[in-house]
Amino acid sequence: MATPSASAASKNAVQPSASAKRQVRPRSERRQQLIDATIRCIAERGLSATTLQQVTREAGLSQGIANLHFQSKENLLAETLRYVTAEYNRGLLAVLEDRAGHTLSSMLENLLTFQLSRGVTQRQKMAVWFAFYGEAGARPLYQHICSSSDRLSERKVAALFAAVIADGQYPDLDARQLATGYLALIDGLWLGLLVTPRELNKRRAQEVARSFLKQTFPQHVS
Amino acid sequence: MATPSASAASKNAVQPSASAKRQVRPRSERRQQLIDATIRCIAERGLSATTLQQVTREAGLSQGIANLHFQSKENLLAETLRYVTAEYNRGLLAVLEDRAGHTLSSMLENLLTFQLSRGVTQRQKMAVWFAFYGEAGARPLYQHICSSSDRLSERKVAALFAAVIADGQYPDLDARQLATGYLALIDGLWLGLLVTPRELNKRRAQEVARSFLKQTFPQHVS
DNA sequence: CCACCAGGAATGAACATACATTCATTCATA
DNA sequence: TATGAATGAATGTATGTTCATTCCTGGTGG
Repeated sequence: MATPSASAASKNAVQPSASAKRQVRPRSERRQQLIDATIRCIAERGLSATTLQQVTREAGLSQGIANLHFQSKENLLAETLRYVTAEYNRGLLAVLEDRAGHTLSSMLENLLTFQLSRGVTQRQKMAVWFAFYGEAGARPLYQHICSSSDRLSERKVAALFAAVIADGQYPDLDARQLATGYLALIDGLWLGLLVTPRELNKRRAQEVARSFLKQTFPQHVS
Repeated sequence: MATPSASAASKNAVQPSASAKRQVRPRSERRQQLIDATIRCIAERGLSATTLQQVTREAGLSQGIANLHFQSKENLLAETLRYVTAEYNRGLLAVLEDRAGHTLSSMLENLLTFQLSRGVTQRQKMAVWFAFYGEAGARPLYQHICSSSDRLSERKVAALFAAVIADGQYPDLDARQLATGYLALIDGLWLGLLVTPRELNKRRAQEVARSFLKQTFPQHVS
């Protein structure tokens, strides 16, 4: 993926044996480093088993550094959710707002391809996403972050669908309702990829999502 | 809902002031009482904030009782997930296997109605469901319980869809793929009901799901 | 160009708290 | 009265947070 976190996450533990010299780095870099470590911890151990000790060890830093840069664990977790959410939204907007040289057909295809791309569907990201969704029912802050993101997606996808409906002169189609359904379908497929990877792989998920679009917009999806 | 837990969950805290006399009750009853309390705790505070102290207090019982009947907290949580899952599957099978006096049309309608019924979509149940789903990525046991349940649903729904496809002579429809898509859609709608209740209510979720079925099986869904 | 210094980033031991689990004791019931 | 379900105080461990200390770094004066 074209995200900074993906590359940063791949390798960051300090030198195995050497007694990693103390380094001074800019605040923003340290924050990102800790967020990346948090993502890895949540993916590997789950949200409820993620401790600051594990996060800081994973980042190759000292115990107290998380509180230094994020004040509290709660805040680090919220910022991690914000980061993952923002990263996804950035990708989604890039796909949906780049209308230059794209037909409505190809935009639908790009949307689907992005949402089931390697970067978005990697276990790490999905695990974090759903870990927070699972707690969102009881945590107003998580709920707020997640629902803001959902609203944005829905608005943007509905706008694309509205354009497709106008272009194809489909009768009786409600763009907002279709967007709700399509995005729910994608959420459900992500959940399936995470929880039942044996039963559902990325290719099959794409087929399922494409069938939905094809059935809905037969003139625009092959 | 016709579930024992629903009624048991509604009222169970011991008398507010009186020093609730010690009572001896059968093992199965105590276990259910603790599972119900666990469900309420998870819904109210989230999985990661649920402690045995809160569960036992919610149940109106003493500290050590959870370990007495479930050996460990981990086991209590797993049994709670199993219970919620089994309860849902029981309801689903009741709908899908009662073919007497039902047309395929009405069975599709019953399926949809059940999946978005009050009992299934009450916040308590959905919160528990997704709390465990969120952790499932990192916990093999949770993953196993969830995926077993998913497989069962998918098999049963695919069987119904296959019958509908045969009956309607729909061309080129793949029952298994449609079942995957429909169930993913339902999962996504549940998630929406839980996380963005402001944006998505039960009625709208039903409309969305019905549109999917109508589009897929136009002869069988009005 | 170098030596030195002040600021603050980073550390990690120490602390208080919260938690799951244990078990000696109590007491309802058969 | 004997049994074992239920209790709740006690225990040890794990965890988030604090903060005195360390030492890297960029700027200043010689």
